Amino acid sequence: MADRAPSDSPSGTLARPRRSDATRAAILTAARDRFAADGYERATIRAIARDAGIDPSMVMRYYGNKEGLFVAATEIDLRMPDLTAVDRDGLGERLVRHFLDVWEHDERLTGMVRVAVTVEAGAERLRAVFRDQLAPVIAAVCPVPDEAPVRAALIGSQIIGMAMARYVVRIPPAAGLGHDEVVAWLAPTVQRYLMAERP
Amino acid sequence: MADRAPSDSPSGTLARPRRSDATRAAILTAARDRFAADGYERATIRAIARDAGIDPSMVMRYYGNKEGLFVAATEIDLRMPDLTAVDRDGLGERLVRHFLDVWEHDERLTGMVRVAVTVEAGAERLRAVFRDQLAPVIAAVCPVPDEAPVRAALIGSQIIGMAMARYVVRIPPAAGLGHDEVVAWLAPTVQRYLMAERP
DNA sequence: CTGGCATGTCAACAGGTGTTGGCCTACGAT
DNA sequence: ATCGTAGGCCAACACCTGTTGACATGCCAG
Repeated sequence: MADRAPSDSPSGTLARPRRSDATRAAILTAARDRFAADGYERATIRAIARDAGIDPSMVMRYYGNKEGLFVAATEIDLRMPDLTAVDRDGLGERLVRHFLDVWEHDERLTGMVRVAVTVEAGAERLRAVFRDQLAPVIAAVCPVPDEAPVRAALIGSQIIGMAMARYVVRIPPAAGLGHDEVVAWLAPTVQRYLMAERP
Repeated sequence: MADRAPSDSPSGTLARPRRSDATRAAILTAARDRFAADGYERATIRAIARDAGIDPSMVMRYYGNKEGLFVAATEIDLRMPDLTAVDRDGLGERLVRHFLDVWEHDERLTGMVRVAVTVEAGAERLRAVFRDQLAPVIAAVCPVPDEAPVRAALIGSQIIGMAMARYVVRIPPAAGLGHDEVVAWLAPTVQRYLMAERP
């Protein structure tokens, strides 16, 4: 029972900075790296603490338990662009290029996939990203907004599948493709999932 | 140093049946279930042994160590059909329907994906399936056989992505689709990855 | 200056892990 | 009938896990 009140944003809206913010940030950074690299089980609290240069018990103090740390460390922001300003025929390409870009600049995504497969809290995270970040953007440009969840799921399935092939499992032919090749192959798929009338 | 010689096929080519074949089979069955349900780390040898109704040390005796057990328990057979006998325009549908069927009748596939994401031996397994089972069948019907690995990787990315969405992460809109709907959406994609000329 | 509290360390707990070696049992070839 | 050996169980090892509580320290408000 120490400081349970301000457990949300590290440097949040109006909360004045705490003396421990640097430590909290170090923990989160280390946790992100470990979760992404090793998955949930193998990313031990001790290893994370060691990376952050502090004692394991600090992790417990600030994040309650391992799952709390995981939740705090893996807030995902897909940084979805505004698609309503994009040429209708270029949506597929725009989306694929965006995902390639995001994926290679934020190792959290690979970590999220790794964890989503293993532990329920991770799966829920991934479902939430689909529901709250991907689907709404799709709905904004989708001919029939009601179909947005299904279309988002289809698009997501192709994106996650390619991410698995390239970044997680590293299947050679997929990992070896250049950005433009991936875009050339996947863009028409995404475009169809987005715009084609329901088959 | 007990019986290291016949460590291969449980009831192999010409090896006479061993008295322990039933036990070995029980271990493998239990291991498959646990690996598929829990992933590599959470599937403990003790739990597998309990399911199989034997002592944990038997697992070690017969399969050396946990990774050996994993390798033995997760031999994947995609049961790929002969595509050369299929109508050229129906290849996409044939493939998607086949994968849906295989996936829902063999929980090992979900297990393999779960493990491939976590431990290197699992990833290698998945790569081998792509290389040895998927790519050759693709090569047999692909206009330019040299492109088979890339095309197989593309097809596999969409298949694995949909499997992730439906069976692993269980994203509601994807998991709720009927077989025919999945086929209707994915078949054109696979058909294009298979047949369309390189973009 | 001083007391309170956040920050941080240390050491330990209780439980679970993969793995090992010793021992008993009973089958099957001789 | 006998004896080697494969099959099986038991108990333990050494280690690692998440988690906890007691104790030191130093900042900052009063």
